[in-house]
Amino acid sequence: MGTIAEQSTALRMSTLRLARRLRAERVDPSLSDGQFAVLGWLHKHGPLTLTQLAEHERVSAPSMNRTVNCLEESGYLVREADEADRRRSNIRLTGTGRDIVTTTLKQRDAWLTTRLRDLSKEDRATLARAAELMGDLATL
Amino acid sequence: MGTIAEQSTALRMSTLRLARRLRAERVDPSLSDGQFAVLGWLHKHGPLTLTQLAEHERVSAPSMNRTVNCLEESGYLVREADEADRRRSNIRLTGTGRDIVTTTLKQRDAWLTTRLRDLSKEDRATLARAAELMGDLATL
DNA sequence: ATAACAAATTAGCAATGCTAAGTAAAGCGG
DNA sequence: CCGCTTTACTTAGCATTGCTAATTTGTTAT
Repeated sequence: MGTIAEQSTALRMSTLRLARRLRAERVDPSLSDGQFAVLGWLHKHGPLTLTQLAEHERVSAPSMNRTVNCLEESGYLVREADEADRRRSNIRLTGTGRDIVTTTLKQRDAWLTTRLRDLSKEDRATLARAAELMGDLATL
Repeated sequence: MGTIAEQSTALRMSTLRLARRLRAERVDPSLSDGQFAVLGWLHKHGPLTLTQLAEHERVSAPSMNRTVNCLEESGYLVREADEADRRRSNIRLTGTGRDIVTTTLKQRDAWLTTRLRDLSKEDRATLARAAELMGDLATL
């Protein structure tokens, strides 16, 4: 099974490769991964400021600004001036934005789902447990 | 344990999150992720052609060409004309290239290694097996 | 009132993915 | 042997997405 260091390297490389594969497999070609992540987060947590979004996605404010601009032009979200602090704007999903999130979520993992179906029950269980462990690792 | 679709979503999110985390945790600033992956693969599998490298890393030939150019300029690898087929060149690590792989491998996953050390033997085994499965998924 | 700070934005750079098109070599049917 | 197709690699140029630096505008503290 190898040393812990070897396991690390193997896990790291597999994770990065699979991540690339998943990114390549996205359904809606008009919406990048980062863009969809923003819509999904807004859908789950309601209106947020630019800085809050940037912090959660671990990108710089200018990067997030560009992403939000793009999504605003596409009509998926709007900026609303914050009454309490007029430097800020609260970014909120439009109806169209909510729609795209709910419909995309269903199709999003179609590719991966068909792969998992081809695996044995045991292998699926391994991956399911690994997903939990990896989630924990990422939060640390 | 959930449906297969739920497992897909969970695995997908964990993979992408962990990938982001791993990328953020990179030690060596002089060598990008993609560049190091190429060196590591060559170290493990010996000389390969450009097309073979591109296929394994799932990038286009021109992308891999640029990466290889960069690594060649840095002196980490060389192109050797293939005697049997002179369209090809066999790409092989130099001594410096081998050195950077072996020394970097130790530090590269330091973050992940310390996390894995905190896990139980069973959880580590799960992740090790998952790494194999994920590698296979990515190649499909 | 004014200095310091904070949020959002704009401008511009770097890395890294791609496709399209070009070159050189190999393989093949006549 | 000749010309056509395919293959391997390369070059050129574009799109995306990350960044830092600097600007604008608004808030807060002295």
